[in-house]
Amino acid sequence: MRPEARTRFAPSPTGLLHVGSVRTALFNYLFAKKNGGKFILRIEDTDRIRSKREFENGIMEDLRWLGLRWDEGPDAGGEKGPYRQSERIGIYTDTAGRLLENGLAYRCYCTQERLDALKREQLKAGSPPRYDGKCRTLSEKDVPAGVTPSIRFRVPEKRITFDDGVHGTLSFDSRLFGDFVIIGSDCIAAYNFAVVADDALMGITDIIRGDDHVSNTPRQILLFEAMGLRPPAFTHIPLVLDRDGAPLGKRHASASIKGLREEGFLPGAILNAIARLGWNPGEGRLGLDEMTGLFSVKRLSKSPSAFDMERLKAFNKEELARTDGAALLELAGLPVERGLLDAASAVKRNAITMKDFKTLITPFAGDVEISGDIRSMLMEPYARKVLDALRDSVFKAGLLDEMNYNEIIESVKQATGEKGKRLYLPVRGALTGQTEGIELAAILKLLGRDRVLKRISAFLA
RNA sequence: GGUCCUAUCGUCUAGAGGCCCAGGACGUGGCCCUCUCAAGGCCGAAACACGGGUUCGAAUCCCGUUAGGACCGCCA
Repeated sequence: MRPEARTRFAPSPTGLLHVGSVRTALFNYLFAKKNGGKFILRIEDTDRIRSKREFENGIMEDLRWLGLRWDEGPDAGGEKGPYRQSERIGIYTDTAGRLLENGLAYRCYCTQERLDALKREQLKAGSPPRYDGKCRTLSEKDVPAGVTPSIRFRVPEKRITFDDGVHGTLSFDSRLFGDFVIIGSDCIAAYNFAVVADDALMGITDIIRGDDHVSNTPRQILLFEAMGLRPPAFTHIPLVLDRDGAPLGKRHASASIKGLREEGFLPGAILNAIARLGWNPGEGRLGLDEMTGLFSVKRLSKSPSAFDMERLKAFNKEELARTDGAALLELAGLPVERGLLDAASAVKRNAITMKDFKTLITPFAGDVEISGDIRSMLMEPYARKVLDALRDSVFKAGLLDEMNYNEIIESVKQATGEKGKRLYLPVRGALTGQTEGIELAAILKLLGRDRVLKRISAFLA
């Protein structure tokens, strides 16, 4: 029987979570859920200088906000913890120690200077830069005193072939890379080593990660083999690019989840936009559970894709339209009241982001503030005439509803002789303080007779 | 420099040798509707990187070229 699927998302807390990493997280999450397995969050904070706890918290907050819940992680706990690499240093040392005992790794006393010089020469000679194995056969008596060694993995010469979930069979020659460091002279585990030790010990069965790790994979497979373990299944997904075709990095603030949230994008929309980068689950908005049902590595694309803001906007518009008024009011931090509920439902179709929604609902949520531009427009004689006529008309009308909106506007038209923008804009401006928004008939109705009269009067007084 | 990956409309993609003079979605242009912004309706422009093979037949398979990218660290 196939063991329970275990996938992991392993960000380093050195910046904000961006759409590229979220896609990786999403696919790992979907794969785990699809196969009834566990999704694990592991924090790769071995880089003490760049790693910050606030970034770690931010990443978890973003993940939770998006609805990507992990089964095991730094806060959630789990049997295979700890889930922060900084708390697993002993594990790496032990693992490396075992490799050392078996002769699968050795201590290297080479200085940084020698290594740098070696690399320079090799590059100059046009050969691939790699360690020459100087300390491979160092005998006890040749060990220099007072030097803290690094530990290098003794790379066996062989061809490494593995089956990648999206790329198919991939093959590498281990002679292309020299004996690489697994524990630095600062006693900190190197990336490739820590990852393998963790994936092995955490029982990760399937690794889904970016294409940029393809060339790390043969090294990692060698490490798994050295530990006497069967490597997990690897799936490398193409990188996400920005509009200019450059890989999406941490510098792109606009592509950070935090940034998108602040811009007023909803989790469902972001998830849908991201899911379609290299995956085609068909048209239409999908929930996480639906995505889970549809997910298949076989449907993943081989070529890189670009994150498209316009697409996100389209999804967000759809998301807003399908979210009910009460939920939107809550999101906007507004009281869920009857009057506002109707306004929320009326207004949401006109909004792309929550920012828009907040702007559009403002006229119904409290007193309007009239900006200078609109104020001066309202001071024009024609505008005052229109407002004056509107006040009379509304005053005479009973309740305001869509049936008598036409009559009211018609009578204002008659009384003033104005039409088009000169007729409608003063009305919209005085009632909402805005020059665009939902249709006027709805505005009159939602505002109600009293508020309409009050707002007009404020200008005529 | 070496190894490896990738290549269909502006973008995301459908396409597993004939169903494709390439389909959909977002965006975009025009028209209708209209007080505005949207929404909605209708119509349109828009792509198989290039060159060679293989085949009766190629977007699809093979090779090369070009272009982009990743990796080659005591960074992750």
